[in-house]
Amino acid sequence: MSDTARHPDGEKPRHLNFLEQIVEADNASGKWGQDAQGHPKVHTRFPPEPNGYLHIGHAKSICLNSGLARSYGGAFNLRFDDTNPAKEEQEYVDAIIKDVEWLTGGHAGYRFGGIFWASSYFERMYGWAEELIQKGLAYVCDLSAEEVGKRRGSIGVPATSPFRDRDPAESLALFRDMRAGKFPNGARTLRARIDLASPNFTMRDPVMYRIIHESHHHTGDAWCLYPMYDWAHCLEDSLEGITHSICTLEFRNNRPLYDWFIDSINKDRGPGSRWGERIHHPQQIEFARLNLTYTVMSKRFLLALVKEARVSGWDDPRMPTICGLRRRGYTPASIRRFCDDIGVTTQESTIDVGRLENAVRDDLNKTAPRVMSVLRPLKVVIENWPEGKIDELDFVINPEDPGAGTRKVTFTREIYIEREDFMETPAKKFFRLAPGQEVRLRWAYFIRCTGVVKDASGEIVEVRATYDPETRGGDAPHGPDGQPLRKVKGTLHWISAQHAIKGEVRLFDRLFNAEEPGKRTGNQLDDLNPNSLERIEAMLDPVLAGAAAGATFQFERMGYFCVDPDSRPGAIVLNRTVTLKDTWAKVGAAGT
RNA sequence: UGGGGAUUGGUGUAACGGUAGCACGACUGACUCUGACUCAGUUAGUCUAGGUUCAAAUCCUAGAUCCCCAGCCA
Repeated sequence: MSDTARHPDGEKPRHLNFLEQIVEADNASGKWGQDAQGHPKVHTRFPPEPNGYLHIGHAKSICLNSGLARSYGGAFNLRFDDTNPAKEEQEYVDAIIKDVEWLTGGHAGYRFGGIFWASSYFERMYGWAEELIQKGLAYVCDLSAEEVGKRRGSIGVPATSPFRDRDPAESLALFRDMRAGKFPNGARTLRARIDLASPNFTMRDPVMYRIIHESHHHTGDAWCLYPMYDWAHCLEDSLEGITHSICTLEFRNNRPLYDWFIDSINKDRGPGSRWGERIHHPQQIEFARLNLTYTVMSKRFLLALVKEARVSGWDDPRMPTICGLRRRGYTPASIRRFCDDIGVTTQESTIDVGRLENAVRDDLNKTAPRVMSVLRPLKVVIENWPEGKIDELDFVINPEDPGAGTRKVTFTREIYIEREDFMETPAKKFFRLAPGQEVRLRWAYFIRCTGVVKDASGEIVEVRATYDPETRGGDAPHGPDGQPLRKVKGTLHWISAQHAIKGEVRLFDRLFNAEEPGKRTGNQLDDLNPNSLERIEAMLDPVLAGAAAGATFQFERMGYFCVDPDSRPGAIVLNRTVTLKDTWAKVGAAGT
């Protein structure tokens, strides 16, 4: 028997996680029967409520559920759990569809069951509710929300309702009146008749239906009676033939209720029963939701950030939303890989956000074309380079991908280098440019610094240097033995001053300063990083001029950047997805 | 105070009574026309206390810590 599985995107074998173990055991025992092709049935779903945008935590669930379908030849449904018209909007529906399709790669690799709505099952659910009333397992309760709260009981003290022994016929009539719109919001509820004394509060006669006179984004004004999560969810799963209903840990206490509802419908059902055949009973399984350091994942908090304009929108590249990550330059494959790497268990944990960043670095390193752009320019004048002379040099587009080939870059007398690549009095181990020191300009020439020009305030405004014509292409001259005659430690990126184009670059830092936002003061806003966005004007490689929104590049030595949709002809905007790893930054920080 | 869960290196995750392994990070070093990538090495762990057993992360007992539950939210 196999004890490994494949990464969704490829190669490395890996241990089975607890969900995969369950699926394999079920497949071995034939628990769920077979699909049309004769394979053991595996059917999962992702059931968001359309009351907000999807974030990286949802990505874990999407990858998990679609990944299981992919691994075991099963199917995967996207289903909107739209049971509360007061909170849900079409805008969210549209955004969620887009994000799920983007993340899963257009449903590649598994059978996409389709897009479903809980609200399209309302009639079926209603019928089952009447059945439960007639079986004596549900009753209409006239208590107000406030009264129910008061009568909920407490630990060791049972709840009470004067209506739980109401005659089923009366309940049924009342329930039909509720549906007919004869009562205002909150006047009555339908409650399951389970156990008012249960130590598990979710079993203390939970509400199944409440009255909400409000238009629904999907069903319009067809209903004023809306099902609660517990009643609705198990039925949605059942109707769709879901086998493994995977949800987060906080629903553990709800599992007995999930099972109770299905079992109650199945009570007295079977061949020849007046109620009909038994309905499908999926298995709910809980897993630990994703937590990330320096990140807040709650929908209402993210909504507040948007509403209070602390970010530019749901897709602000600093947001942990899927659309934010997309705009930031994250690829679907990198997010999938991340979700696969962190695993899935029933123990709560917090993942270092650095792992997400590593995932996108890994992916982009293999695919992103390289470009030389200078974020914070410092002019260098090559004193022995003739005025007006132009040289065209070969530039390797992606060393990780030989197939990407080369292109030309233009070298002239005046170039820009990164300000941080020059030190007048170099620190220890600083092997970039400094007076008297020689460096390589990538793919171009060796240059040696001959001096600096300062303005009245003493600020360095220009660096003077000479180049060595023998080093054209960036190679040191070789001796007769084939060995380079000299070596330079530093290689700098650069751009011809005359050819560079100016553009806006947006540099992002973490949205929060604290590893666990809100831990200190109880208010997550207190840990909001006021400097999470920096906009600068940079000197960019001219090839960027024609780049489309969403295109991703590596700025050599500086990081990965992605063209923002705010770009206009002649006014390009780039987002820094993530920096490259920077050992020197660490050395420098340690040295100060 | 009732019920339901969870505790393995810094972090995350394997082990399913039989050698505590892997990944990430950190640290060394090699390589390098990106201080990137890549490669090699080092680092460090079973919540505690008892018990069962030839043998315990795993089984038993007691305790500790953390999380969830008293919405007409999901």
